[in-house]
Amino acid sequence: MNKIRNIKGTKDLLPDTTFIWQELEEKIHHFNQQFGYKEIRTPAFEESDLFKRSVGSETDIVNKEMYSWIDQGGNNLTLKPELTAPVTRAYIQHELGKSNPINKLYYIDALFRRERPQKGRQRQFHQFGVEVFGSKFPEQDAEIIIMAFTFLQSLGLDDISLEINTIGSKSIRGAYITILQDLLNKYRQDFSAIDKQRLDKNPLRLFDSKDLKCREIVNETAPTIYDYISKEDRLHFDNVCSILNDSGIQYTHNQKLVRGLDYYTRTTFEIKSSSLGSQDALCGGGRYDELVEQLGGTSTPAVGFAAGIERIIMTLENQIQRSHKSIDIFMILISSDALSPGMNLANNIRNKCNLSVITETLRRSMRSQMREANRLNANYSIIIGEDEIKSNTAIIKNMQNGEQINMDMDKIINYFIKG
RNA sequence: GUGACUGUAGCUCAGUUGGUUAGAGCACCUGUCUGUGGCACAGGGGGUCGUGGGUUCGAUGCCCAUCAGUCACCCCA
Repeated sequence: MNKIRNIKGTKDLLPDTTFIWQELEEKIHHFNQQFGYKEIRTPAFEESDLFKRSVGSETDIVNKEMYSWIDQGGNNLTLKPELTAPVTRAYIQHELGKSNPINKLYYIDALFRRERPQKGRQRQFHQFGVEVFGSKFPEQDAEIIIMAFTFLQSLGLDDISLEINTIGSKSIRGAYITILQDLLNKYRQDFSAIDKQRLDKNPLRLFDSKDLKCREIVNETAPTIYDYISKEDRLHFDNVCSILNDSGIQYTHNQKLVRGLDYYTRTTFEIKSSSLGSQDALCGGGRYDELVEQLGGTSTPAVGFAAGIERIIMTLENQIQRSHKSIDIFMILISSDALSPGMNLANNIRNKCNLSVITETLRRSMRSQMREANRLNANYSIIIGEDEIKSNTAIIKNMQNGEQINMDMDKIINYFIKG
């Protein structure tokens, strides 16, 4: 019989790495609470239409990467490939805007995209992010950009860089794309097959083509979107920049920064790490002022970002030292008569002293149990064998200095309370 | 979806110009130590050399296919 394996592009997090996740998740909760953001959790799957209408039916995510299926009731469902759309859906559905003019939300969640796995890319992966509904003002853009950047900095990541851009409103972007296509069509024969596809489907991507010649043509002949956006858009962007300037955070205005999802308007940004390889974006986000209305809510400005947890952990990996977590007490039980008294004692210590206690369940030799206590880095071991049962005592051994004392059972709790 | 590279013990990897019982280090188990860890020493378990086919007297090694992994493209966190 062949063994069943995990699905391609998914990962088991084994006990020797989960502590990293736990620590990072705690930091994310703490950090967001410091900014007054509240956690939101949405279901693992949604109606497929939600993503078609928000992310964009022409995007790769929707076209070829979604895990979709028809369920037994005939509904077309999809495992969420991103989180802005579900959170926006929840915001609209529960009328969060009615009870509060501004909603500052954050999440930590698993996402699913059927892509070919590679470094920094999986089919199930995790993101944390924030979404803010209600403020159209540049200080809100700046707040979340500062949040994203300072959080990553606080983790000790040094090789990170922040790029920001503005892409105007959706209608302006549409007009700009048409201009771009008309202009660049003249050079079509000079483009590679991939870039020809881009020209038709997503000409903004031509700005960061891997093909040097293509990049050269585009850079020399094409105007950037900054030349086309409205006065208001430009003012908004300038205000975001000036707040960032005052905050002291280093950034670059990358006029070619493009985001792949349809719903973005005005501000977009990305944080990259140079230590990641080809998939170097740790965090991406921007403003999406038109999405709420587009999904059937009353027009509400919004802005948010998402950061890849696996990618963050990867960049962290060099500096993580496998902290050998210690336990407080290992309970060595030698005779079968010792099992019940030992387990009861262990429970008492857990409850009354708030210590971690592991009890032997393998009936190993004393020597093996001692080794186990040592391997687990126990501060103390408590030994109960036949002699101790007879005299209603236990041996308490300090594993650091090897000293041990014989103690009456009913005094042990007190001993550990005093600590 | 396309391309390149890689698959030998739980992990990291040697190895055979095709030759009979396939190795090391770490980890694990036991003993030296009859109820006491770390150190040391001695021993032990664990592999149909990814899977299937072909060539050959003989394949872990060569050929083909297949699966899996890794990295890159596309795209994205």
